[in-house]
Amino acid sequence: MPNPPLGPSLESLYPNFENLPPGQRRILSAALELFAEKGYAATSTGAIAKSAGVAEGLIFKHFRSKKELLLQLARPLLLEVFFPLSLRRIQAIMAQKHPHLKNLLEALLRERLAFVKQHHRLLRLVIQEIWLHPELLQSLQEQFETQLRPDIETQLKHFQTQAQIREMPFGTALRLILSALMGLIIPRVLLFPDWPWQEEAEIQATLQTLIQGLAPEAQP
Amino acid sequence: MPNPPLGPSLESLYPNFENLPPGQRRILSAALELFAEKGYAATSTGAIAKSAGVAEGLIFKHFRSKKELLLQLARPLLLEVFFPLSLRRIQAIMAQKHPHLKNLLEALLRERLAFVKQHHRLLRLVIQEIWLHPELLQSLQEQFETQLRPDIETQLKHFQTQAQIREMPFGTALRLILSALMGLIIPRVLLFPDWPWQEEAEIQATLQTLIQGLAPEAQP
Amino acid sequence: MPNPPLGPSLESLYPNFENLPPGQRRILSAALELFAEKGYAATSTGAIAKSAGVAEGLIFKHFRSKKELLLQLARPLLLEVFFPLSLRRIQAIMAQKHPHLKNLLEALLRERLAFVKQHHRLLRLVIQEIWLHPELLQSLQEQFETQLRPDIETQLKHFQTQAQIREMPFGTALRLILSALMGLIIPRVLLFPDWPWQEEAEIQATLQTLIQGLAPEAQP
Amino acid sequence: MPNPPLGPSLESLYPNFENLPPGQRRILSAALELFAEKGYAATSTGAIAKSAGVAEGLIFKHFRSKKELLLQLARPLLLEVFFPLSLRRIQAIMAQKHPHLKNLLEALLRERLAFVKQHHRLLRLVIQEIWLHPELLQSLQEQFETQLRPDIETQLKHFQTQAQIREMPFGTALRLILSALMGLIIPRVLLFPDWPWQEEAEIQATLQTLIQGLAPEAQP
DNA sequence: TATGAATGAGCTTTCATTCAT
DNA sequence: TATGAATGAAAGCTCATTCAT
Repeated sequence: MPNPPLGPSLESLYPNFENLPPGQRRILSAALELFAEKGYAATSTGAIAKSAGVAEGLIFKHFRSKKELLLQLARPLLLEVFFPLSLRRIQAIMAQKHPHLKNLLEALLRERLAFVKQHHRLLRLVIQEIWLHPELLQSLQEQFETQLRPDIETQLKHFQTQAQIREMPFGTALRLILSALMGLIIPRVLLFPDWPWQEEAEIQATLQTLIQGLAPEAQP
Repeated sequence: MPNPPLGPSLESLYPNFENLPPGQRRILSAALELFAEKGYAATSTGAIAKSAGVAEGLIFKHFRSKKELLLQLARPLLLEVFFPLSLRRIQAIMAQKHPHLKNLLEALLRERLAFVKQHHRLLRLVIQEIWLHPELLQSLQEQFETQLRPDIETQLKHFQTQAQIREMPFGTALRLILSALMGLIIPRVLLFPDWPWQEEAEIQATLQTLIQGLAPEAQP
Repeated sequence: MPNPPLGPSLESLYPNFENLPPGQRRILSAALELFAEKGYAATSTGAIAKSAGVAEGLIFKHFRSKKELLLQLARPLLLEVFFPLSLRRIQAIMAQKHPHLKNLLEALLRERLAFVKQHHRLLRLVIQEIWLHPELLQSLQEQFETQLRPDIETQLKHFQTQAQIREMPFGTALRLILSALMGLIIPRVLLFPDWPWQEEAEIQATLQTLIQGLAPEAQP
Repeated sequence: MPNPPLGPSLESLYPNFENLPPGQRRILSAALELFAEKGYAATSTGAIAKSAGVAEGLIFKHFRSKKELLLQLARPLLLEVFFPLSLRRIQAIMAQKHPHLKNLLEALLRERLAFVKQHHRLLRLVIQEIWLHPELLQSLQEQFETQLRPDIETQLKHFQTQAQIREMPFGTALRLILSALMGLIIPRVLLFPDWPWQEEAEIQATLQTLIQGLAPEAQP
């Protein structure tokens, strides 16, 4: 029983989701499911209404258009959750003094893995659509530059002065770290969630590889 | 002058592309362009026909349906090129005796980077659509298991006996290597092709990180 | 003034026709008119919508496909009306004790003639399409075998014992009777409705010919 | 073994069918088959070409349009065969002196039955399309009035003077005779060709019924 | 005689959206 | 809040027909 089930999403994203009219709630849930499964463009409002068990017209009473429905699903994830909310957790990690680089990376990896597991449907949806709406990609990037980059840069420089990371440009180090983390998260949660993953072992292997890899070259 | 232009694609993928009727050629090119830019579902056959400068009906004379057109674009990449064709080059790499793991990984990385640069439009298309057509993902996986895995496994075991890779399951090692390679290729070619990349430096940093990371733990 | 006008149809066939949404009613009427006039395959949904004064899309909201529209027109005639409904009238005829074969045949002929006059458009449609959709022909035949044949057989045997019908297989007698009846109804209503028919005289001639024809051979 | 197979058609209708170019022959055969099976409007030229094994363009080299192809199939049946040709056989029957009405009717019935068996596909086609092209119906009627009616009328009057047919309008007598003949031919050949017909018995029953039925009323 | 690429109009169907109730 | 009839544009696709070879 290696894989605990991946959790739901909307209830924890919309602060007042429980208070919404039932029709609206069912529409949001159905749309999330269908968008994530078949893509935005290939999902018709008729299919959403049928799957939600409501009349098609109701969708347009609550959301002015189909696109608006998509954005109301994606926006909380991108703007409010991806950053201000989950940021709180990441910033908490970043604010701590970590005795060793491994402590920082492990905290980061576990936090992101948990986050992605919880919101995997929404993430599938966002990842699918982000290719087609470059402005989303750019806003994501801007948010990152202003909100997260400074803290991360501080931390990395700290570990560089401690000789836990060898001399390299900040962007390169960041790319190497993100590759390693994403290289675990994406196949684990989004591509092959049904494999019998030895999750703890993969986490440890990933961390050790990253730490050894970033370390200064061994002096012979 | 950091970024040489990314090359074309179809001419080199379809062995007899030049011999196809001109209408079919233009349809394939236009569809590739539009699918990659706006996604399969959001691209109408009318738009393809207009962009190709042919009558819409001609699309359905050559390809029985819009879906069939997508598959005829993706299949060569996935089945004939991803593996049997580019495999020739990878297998050549694998067949060699590499004095050090770094030689193998460097050859691999450079080969894949060149390949992706050449076929970047098709790859965008395939990556976008693979989420929505799980049969593509599965066929990709099967091809890999039967065609590539054995050779790679042999090579990795060889370097494990040489103590260049520490003790770990094959799947884990593979995942770590692919993460690092993809972590360079994907942002470089598909996400941010217009950045001023220091490509050579990134290649070297990636390789060194990977080699150090996979090496056995240093004995204190 | 030999020919009274032939009556309408749908209102009396669909029990709740009046309660259907107006759009659906108008589509059914227009489709019946056009299918009967030009044939199913040669009638476009665009023409139906235009003639009904509704948007073309509405056809597919109410009937899932053009074929479904045809079947919803033909089915009530074939299954509910041809048999269970008009059957009530035929079974009433069959249930009576008729002093002479002529009384039975005359009642049958007048009933069927009236029925066909009322539903002549639908019948044209069904006769046209029945050649092309053999499942309709078969379902008609099955209904007949189970619902009508037994009663008819009883009646005919009764008149055979009374020496009003000579010795012959049941199927043969039935065929001869139906030929004679249809030989009046079809040209009168469907082929040449505009001729100056002497209807009453034709009815009497048909009946007498049939009765004489079925009688036992005169003994010299 | 009640049902001998129903024979082919085109070879015996087109005097020079064997001399036509092979492409044209195969197109005619395939079109006859498909038109008879699915109807004219529901059969595409693409389907005809495929079934004939020729290029679609060839159809339009030999026949200027799809409609022209239909007419070239139907016209020989209607104009050259229905009348000048099979008429020769009917006129031969009519020209003879028949000792008894039964001899005339039997000759007629057997001749028509054989004719319909041979050309059943073409007849299905003509019957299907005649509803939709009223000019065909009318031309058929005109041909009948001018070419056949006089001879038939002469014969019937002859048998009326001989007291084998009772006093009735010519049109009525004709209708009764045709009903009886068609009431055997249509179900036997066109509707239920696969039933286990006792053909000879049905022919005799039909003839006797008709003769008795047309005879003057028995004097009590 | 025969091919098959190419056309453009028209087909059935789907879609997001509106509106009276 | 919720329904469902109705809309009109556009979708994917089929069709008969033309034309260069």
